[in-house]
Amino acid sequence: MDDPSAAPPGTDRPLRSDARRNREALLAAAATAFARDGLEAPLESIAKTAGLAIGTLYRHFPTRLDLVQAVFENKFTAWVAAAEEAVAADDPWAGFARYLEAMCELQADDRGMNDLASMRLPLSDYIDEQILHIRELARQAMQRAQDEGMLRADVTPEDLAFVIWSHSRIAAATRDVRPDAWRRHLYLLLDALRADSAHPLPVPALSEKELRQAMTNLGSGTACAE
Amino acid sequence: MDDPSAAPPGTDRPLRSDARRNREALLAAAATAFARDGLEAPLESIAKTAGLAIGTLYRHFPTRLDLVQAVFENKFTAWVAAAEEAVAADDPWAGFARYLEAMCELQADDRGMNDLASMRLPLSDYIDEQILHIRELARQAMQRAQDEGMLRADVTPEDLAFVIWSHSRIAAATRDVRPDAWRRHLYLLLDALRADSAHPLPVPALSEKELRQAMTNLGSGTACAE
DNA sequence: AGCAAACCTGAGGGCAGCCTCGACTTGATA
DNA sequence: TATCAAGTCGAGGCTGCCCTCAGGTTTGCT
Repeated sequence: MDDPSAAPPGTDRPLRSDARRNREALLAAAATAFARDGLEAPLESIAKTAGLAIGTLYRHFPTRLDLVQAVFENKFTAWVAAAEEAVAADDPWAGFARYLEAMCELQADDRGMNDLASMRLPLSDYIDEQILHIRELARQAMQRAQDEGMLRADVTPEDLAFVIWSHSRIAAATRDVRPDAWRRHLYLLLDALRADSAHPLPVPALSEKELRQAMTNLGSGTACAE
Repeated sequence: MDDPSAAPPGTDRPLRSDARRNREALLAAAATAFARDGLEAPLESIAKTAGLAIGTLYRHFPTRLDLVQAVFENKFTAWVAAAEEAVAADDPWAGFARYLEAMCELQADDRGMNDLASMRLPLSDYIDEQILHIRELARQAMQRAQDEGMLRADVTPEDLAFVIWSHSRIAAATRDVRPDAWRRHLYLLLDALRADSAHPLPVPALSEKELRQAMTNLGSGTACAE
């Protein structure tokens, strides 16, 4: 899974053994907490869960965002993989639909992932790259499904934000009651996206810029320094 | 001797003039704050906006819920009216669709209304009645549209929660960027609800009980005594 | 004018979460 | 084994919000 040796070249000297152990404990506790409570889970309770003092958490992760970053750094691979499958699928529509379902699964299982997907946070370049990559793949998957005539022609990649946002709320509401209820909503939405059910839409899609702004607005609850 | 304003037990005696004025100021400030920031807007800032001390707010409205109740008591009439129009419409599908749009409009204009619609709060009997009334009307409107064959047969009144929930997040995200962007999502969803675009749904609708629970879960952020 | 009840005020005590900092431990290295 | 930088600890200050209450003010009434 994770390489215990320091990842970035040059910058960091190796951690002391106890420090490395503690760092792992913090990451594990944070992963659990973020998954259950979202990215705003109290840091003090994360430290306590890890059996450490709050000061230690801050030593390892000076800001909440540093911790978020470290926890989710490697969790994007599944998302990228899903997007790659979509583009590679024989059946473009099926590939696209399967991609949306996989994406929603990732978010349904992890409130933190959900938060991450629905709002723009100032994260590491590495994660930003992955997100850009995912976007490009999704764009291609949509294009293929549109060329084939299955996906309605009047939706744009920015409209995928609707899927993410609506899923985020529905998953939050139903998680404890019927963990798979969101699938019903997603399948409804898929019916809406089929070309043969298309009726004119009343307003144009969000522009890329508007989308970015919208995601930033959502994130105003969480910290965002820098 | 017998003044009609003399306090009969059970009903509250009339407010002193300054108290009535202050009460109005509080309601106005609260309406603005709830609309802009949702039901969790800080009470202290509401009092300050009204030009009053926090203690005065608490005198008039001992709990946040009392204030919420008073602010929204009469704002449900528009919602009820929209539902009634739906049932009375000549064209059942058009009536139903128009109802959803009106409902979303109400929520898009007021974050507080949005919160109220998407989570179950312990409010006054009067409001509860109105909500029940709305539900019954919505059920009828759906039934009519289904009988007519326009609304797909496999959706239930509980599925309307999906509309509310997804709208709530999308409206929140786009409010400041493109206040009408939610219309695009709603029209997509309407396409999903048309009978002629129906494909099988993977999981059954929420039961009434599950729905109630789900709305309660969402509300855990806000206070809910009793 | 004088009075009592109704009303208003805002300082203050709680609580939860954030974050810092100086005193204390501990692992690695010579 | 001695040394000390690296690491850990947690009390405590800060903020924002909640809510209360003792004391001062206003209103309506006679």
